[in-house]
Amino acid sequence: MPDSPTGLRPTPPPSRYGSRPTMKDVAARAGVGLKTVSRVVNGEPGVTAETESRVRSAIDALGFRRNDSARILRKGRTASIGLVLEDLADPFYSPLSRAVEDRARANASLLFTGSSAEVPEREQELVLALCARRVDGLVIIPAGDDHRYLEPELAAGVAVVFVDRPAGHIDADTVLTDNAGGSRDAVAHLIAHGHRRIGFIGDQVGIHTADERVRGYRQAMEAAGLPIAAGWVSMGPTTPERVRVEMARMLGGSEPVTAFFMGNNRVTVTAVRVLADCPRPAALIGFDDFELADLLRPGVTVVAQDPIRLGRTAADLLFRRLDGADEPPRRVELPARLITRGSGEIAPTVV
Amino acid sequence: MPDSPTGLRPTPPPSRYGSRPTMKDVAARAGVGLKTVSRVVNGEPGVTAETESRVRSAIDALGFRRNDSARILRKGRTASIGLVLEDLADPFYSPLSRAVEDRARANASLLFTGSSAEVPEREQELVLALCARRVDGLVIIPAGDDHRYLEPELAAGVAVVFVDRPAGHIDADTVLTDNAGGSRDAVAHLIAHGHRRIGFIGDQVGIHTADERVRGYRQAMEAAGLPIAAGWVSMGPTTPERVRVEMARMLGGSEPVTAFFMGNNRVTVTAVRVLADCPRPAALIGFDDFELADLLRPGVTVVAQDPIRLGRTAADLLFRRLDGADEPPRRVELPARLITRGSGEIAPTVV
DNA sequence: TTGAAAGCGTTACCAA
DNA sequence: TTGGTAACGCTTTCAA
Repeated sequence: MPDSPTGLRPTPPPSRYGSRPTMKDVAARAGVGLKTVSRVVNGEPGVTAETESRVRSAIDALGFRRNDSARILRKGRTASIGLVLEDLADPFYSPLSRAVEDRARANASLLFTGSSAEVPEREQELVLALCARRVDGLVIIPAGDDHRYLEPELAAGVAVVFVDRPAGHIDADTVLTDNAGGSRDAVAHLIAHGHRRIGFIGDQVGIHTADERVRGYRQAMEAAGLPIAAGWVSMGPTTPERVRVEMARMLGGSEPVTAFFMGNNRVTVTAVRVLADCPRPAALIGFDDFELADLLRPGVTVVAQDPIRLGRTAADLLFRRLDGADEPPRRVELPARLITRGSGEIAPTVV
Repeated sequence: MPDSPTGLRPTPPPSRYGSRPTMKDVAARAGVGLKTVSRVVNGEPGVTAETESRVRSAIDALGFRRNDSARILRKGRTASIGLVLEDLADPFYSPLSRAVEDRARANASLLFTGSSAEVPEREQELVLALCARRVDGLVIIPAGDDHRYLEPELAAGVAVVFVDRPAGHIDADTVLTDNAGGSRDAVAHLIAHGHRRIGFIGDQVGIHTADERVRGYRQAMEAAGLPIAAGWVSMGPTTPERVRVEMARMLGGSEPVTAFFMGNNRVTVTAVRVLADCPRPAALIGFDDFELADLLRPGVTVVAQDPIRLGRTAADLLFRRLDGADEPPRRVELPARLITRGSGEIAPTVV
């Protein structure tokens, strides 16, 4: 087409969004009724083979794809679920995501994922956006500690499962790791290897997993009748800098620790670096397994969670609800497992 | 409520899916028109403060949430994009996913994710399911090599960007790493350190990245005027068993290799294990960085891709198209970077 | 400032 | 075996 008559906008920008063909278009082209097309598209019975093939040709010729927004609007169920976690890129959560995804797939559902970055407002924003999309269910690794905003969704029948940390002020299915138990096992293991002065470095107070892990540490020390000196427990941001400072402090002084129990794998990795440069060997156990822990020298003993099982269990609970299970909310606690590799079996150095 | 009069089903199972309130319900409760509710919900101007507060009270009382399926059906755009990759849990892809997610967020879009497990049929199934959901765009790490099935979507204006591997039989934006270049650099680095007999173990022939990486290996050897013996290149499944066998073979015989260049990080990790038990030290460089590579002794020299940048670039191309950019498809190639850590700087052992 | 009515593309229901 | 017609819950358009 030549220049426009007005001479103003030479050519109107070509409409990028070529409108898609609808069932109506297919019906017109195939010379059948709209409902017949719907039947073919959805594999419903009651269509002659001949009619069906006419419809299929029209579908292919036009490149028709059913518009699921309209379908969802009509049917109610969206066949999609949402997963909100702290960080998609965190190696601990990615197997969990994958497990949830596998279950979603098995249940013919699509999966929305989103990272809250530990910011409660972002969690809520994401969750509500997913609710507006009318996801059938939600798997949430909570960043916030008040989930009352979900009450309308629960009332409307949206299935919600919390993972890794409990929900706040709301009664819903929850899948947790036995953090305290795992920590008890780890610390008891160090004690069994002769350690009496054991340091703990964990995440910020207030984070559920962090709190539970110190709790397990204290329980194990107490059960063994061991005192805990003031400086042996350190909670705070898990930056390498802080961890280095705290380790140096605990390794110095008149009552140096001979072993460390670390509250998460970020801290553990920093600890490995510190101990590599440390003249006096100290034992080390970390909470959470990490890749290549067995390749290091010594191998790093850890208390491992099972992120795949965590995700699978959560998704199973979710789909059980979606299948109509009408039981009170459950709280499932999965065990953590001690994996010995060497670093946790180092005997205390006599001072 | 007491037993039902019939005595049959004591209480009908409570309808799990309490129908949600709609704008109509809110309007009725607030005593205003439907459109006024819509205005308030969407922050449109032209509503008295007093009317607005009446509407807001009704919204809160009813727990109303806008139904985005209906909204999408009317508006056309879904404000969501899809990401289809090989495996959500693969540590290489999770930072890429996160980068795409960040960009989606910045563009007020939600993200669907799905794993193809390298199965072309599954890729197509996932992609088409996402298209039925009318995602605005797709980021695809292809499993298959024929993407003509996407023609109707491209025609309809769906933005599609391929990452990590090229699309098949279709012209679309693509973001790749310079695999051949990175491999050339790695092998040249080994040659510069005195190696003449260098083995390569890579993934299956036919996988684009695998092919490109052997190509780079051959180019570097050729550029240095070095012959490549028949047994020095091995392509196939990257199972630990095969890698062990092939390494043993290359390290034995009359012309043993003195260095290895590994085609991906799975192979590299196996190689680290093998070399740890190997009396004669061999140099090692791996394609793809991996966590803790610097903590091993020696640290593992690698050619690193930048998965975050890969994801970010792809998402940026995507949203640029969605913002109306009307340019021919681009092919962006990002550099790979050699990171020296020790294992690649070991001198050849004289035989 | 407000609201009534039409329509988005599908499925449900019923009639032919 | 087929195909109207009325929803689904919202946004758009236009009139009050």
